[in-house]
Amino acid sequence: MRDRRISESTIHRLSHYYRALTALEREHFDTVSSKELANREELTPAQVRKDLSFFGSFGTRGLGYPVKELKERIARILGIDRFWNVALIGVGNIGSALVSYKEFARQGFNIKLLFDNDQRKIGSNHKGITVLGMDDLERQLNENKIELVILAVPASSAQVIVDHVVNCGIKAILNFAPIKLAVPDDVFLRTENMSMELEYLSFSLVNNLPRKSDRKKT
Amino acid sequence: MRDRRISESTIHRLSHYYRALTALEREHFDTVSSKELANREELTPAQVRKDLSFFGSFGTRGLGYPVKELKERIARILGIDRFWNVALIGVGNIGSALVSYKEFARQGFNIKLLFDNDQRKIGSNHKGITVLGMDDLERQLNENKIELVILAVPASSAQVIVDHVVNCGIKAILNFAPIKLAVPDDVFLRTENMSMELEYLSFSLVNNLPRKSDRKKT
DNA sequence: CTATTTTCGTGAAACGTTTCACAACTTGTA
DNA sequence: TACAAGTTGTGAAACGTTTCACGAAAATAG
Ligand SMILES: NC(=O)c1ccc[n+]([C@@H]2O[C@H](COP(=O)([O-])OP(=O)(O)OC[C@H]3O[C@@H](n4cnc5c(N)ncnc54)[C@H](O)[C@@H]3O)[C@@H](O)[C@H]2O)c1
Ligand SMILES: NC(=O)c1ccc[n+]([C@@H]2O[C@H](COP(=O)([O-])OP(=O)(O)OC[C@H]3O[C@@H](n4cnc5c(N)ncnc54)[C@H](O)[C@@H]3O)[C@@H](O)[C@H]2O)c1
Repeated sequence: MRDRRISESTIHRLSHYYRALTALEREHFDTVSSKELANREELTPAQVRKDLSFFGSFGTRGLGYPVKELKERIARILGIDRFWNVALIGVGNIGSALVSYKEFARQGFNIKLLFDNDQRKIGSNHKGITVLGMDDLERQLNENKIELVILAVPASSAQVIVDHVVNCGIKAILNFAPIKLAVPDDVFLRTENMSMELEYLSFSLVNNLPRKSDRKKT
Repeated sequence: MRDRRISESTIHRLSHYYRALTALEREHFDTVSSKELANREELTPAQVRKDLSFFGSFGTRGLGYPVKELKERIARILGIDRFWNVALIGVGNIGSALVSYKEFARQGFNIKLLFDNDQRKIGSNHKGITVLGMDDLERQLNENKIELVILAVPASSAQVIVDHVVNCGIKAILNFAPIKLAVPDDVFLRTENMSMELEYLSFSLVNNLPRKSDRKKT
């Protein structure tokens, strides 16, 4: 690990490599070349090698990368070689969908607590988890060692709740409200904005934006 | 409109400007400077000006940009100055959440048709829309002039369905299955991958990745 | 009317990311 | 052992995006 400051795109590609390696492992490959890995996720071999080289030297010249080992290394780099305790705030449409999504747990993201401020929802059960009220937030987050919070509340309440959550010491938040949220510099915030993706598609359609269709040489 | 080839980041920022301009309009601002617009979405004034300059010259020196007019211009650029007929395939956890989300309709994305292959779901009603079976797909997409399809089916079925949808002439797809999908070059595909965002947060936590905290000079 | 202030629009510079290209090393073959 | 084929790791080049810096234009004050 020579350099600090890894780009966002590199991290996202690590997720892609991880996914491809999971498939390769299932298919009983022992090793994989940067070329094969690249093809599976529509990237270039050079990019694969450059990305991985930021974190060390995992491959063997003439042979490629060891699938199992590289997968484990990437899991460690991404921090998904362990469990994360997650709380979800806002058990509405999208919140309920997220709780029911088993893939998160399989990836190590364990939704352990649910919160809402709607009296009709507090006390109700979702996938075996009881919805808690907001007044219990700080104690529950601490007692359950929650490290990551998913926010699925209306945009109008999002900032107030983020402030509260940050105050409880949470350092990572995944937000679904389509609004700019302010957080201190030591808190990591990602916002998932689906409307923006629809708008991107809309733009593409009306502008007939040409895709980079240059197939890489095989 | 001098140049072709607008970057993905610029388009995404247009969505941000649009959101900020909507707020500014509500707050009765007539004009807005690139500085104010930048502050509202955590960007820089130079970026705002450069982005907008790709599409024309909308501002007045010494004064700023006319809020209402700029908002309309951006809507037109993004193609959200009109309605889009949307079909959603896969009325499961996330699919149901998306149908119930009123904001999409407000943005001009009208979910008009729902499809599923589960007999128990076909014929059922979601927000006033009857779930259709997959055999009806092509005729229904054509008759209802659907231009955009949202895919919320399991990853294992996603490619088959995409092929089917593409065959029906659809040119824009928003996919929620965490898998690489192949589409022809003239079809626009965006994939929403929430696990990747969680993994990004996980990476940030374990690496304590420093945020670019450099507040722009006021 | 002139000076001062504000802010846009944009070429050029700075910076960041991707791609290229090749030395270095491994494997396999004879 | 020698050689051919395959593939990594990485500086350097190419390319793309963001930031800077300033001329031009409009507004405002005196
Ligand atoms: N539904 C979707 O498909 C979708 C898509 C994209 C974005 N979003 C965004 O996700 C967020 C949630 O959307 P939704 O459709 O699930 O809305 P929803 O109204 O169904 O759910 C919101 C939930 O948050 C709870 N809540 C409200 N204020 C709260 C507070 N102060 N403290 C705790 N809980 C509170 C409500 O009781 C409700 O259960 C919104 O910001 C929305 O814009 C939703
Ligand atoms: N639920 C979430 O929060 C969440 C989060 C991220 C990603 N995703 C992804 O979204 C997709 C849907 O997830 P979900 O949780 O809603 O799953 P789900 O099983 O609840 O829903 C999938 C729906 O698709 C339908 N379906 C299956 N095969 C089909 C086919 N061949 N043709 C038509 N319909 C078919 C099923 O009947 C079901 O109604 C998955 O790819 C999942 O990985 C879901």
